[in-house]
Amino acid sequence: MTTPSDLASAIKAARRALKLRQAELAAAAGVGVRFLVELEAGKPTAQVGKMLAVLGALGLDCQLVPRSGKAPERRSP
Amino acid sequence: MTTPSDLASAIKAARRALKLRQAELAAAAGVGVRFLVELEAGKPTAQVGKMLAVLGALGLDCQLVPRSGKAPERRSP
DNA sequence: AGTAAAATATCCCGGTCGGGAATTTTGCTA
DNA sequence: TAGCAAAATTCCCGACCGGGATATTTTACT
Repeated sequence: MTTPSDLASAIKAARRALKLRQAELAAAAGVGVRFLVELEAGKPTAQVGKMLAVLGALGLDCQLVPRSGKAPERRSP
Repeated sequence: MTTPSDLASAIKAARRALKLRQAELAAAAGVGVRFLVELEAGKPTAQVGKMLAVLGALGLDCQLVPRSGKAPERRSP
């Protein structure tokens, strides 16, 4: 879960696993359908709070773990 | 990691553990200092992409895990 | 193949982000 | 304890993004 696209795929997969439609999940999470569409499309400018609300509605929780190759990514390596 | 505030504390703690200043982390992540300040303050409207960039600069990765009490949170239970 | 439902893109306004300077807070030392 | 230096937070303004409702395209099922 490193990029917005990764997050997007994971969310979409989780929603499908629960057999929820976008409108249903959006309503359950208290966000608009458009937001969910863009979130699942990997838009990097989605708001964190609403993203977490969606995860909550999916029954998911977010954990921070050290990276595999654990060297912090610098801006211009 | 359920609310923006949780995320905020975790990020702040991680930054301190690495003995990085806000300006340094912001530069490494390619975001503005003000963004980092607000992110660490738990602002729910921060953008996901930049938040992930910060995590990357901290050497952290985000994992989605089923919730403890795993029933999906509905909007108005 | 046809139709109905679902997913995606568009319109406009309010809100957020970025950069630099000033102000407050933190923490360290004499 | 007092005092200073570094760090963190706040402020202002221009440009771009998020949100609801509608229109259009894509998907799925009979």
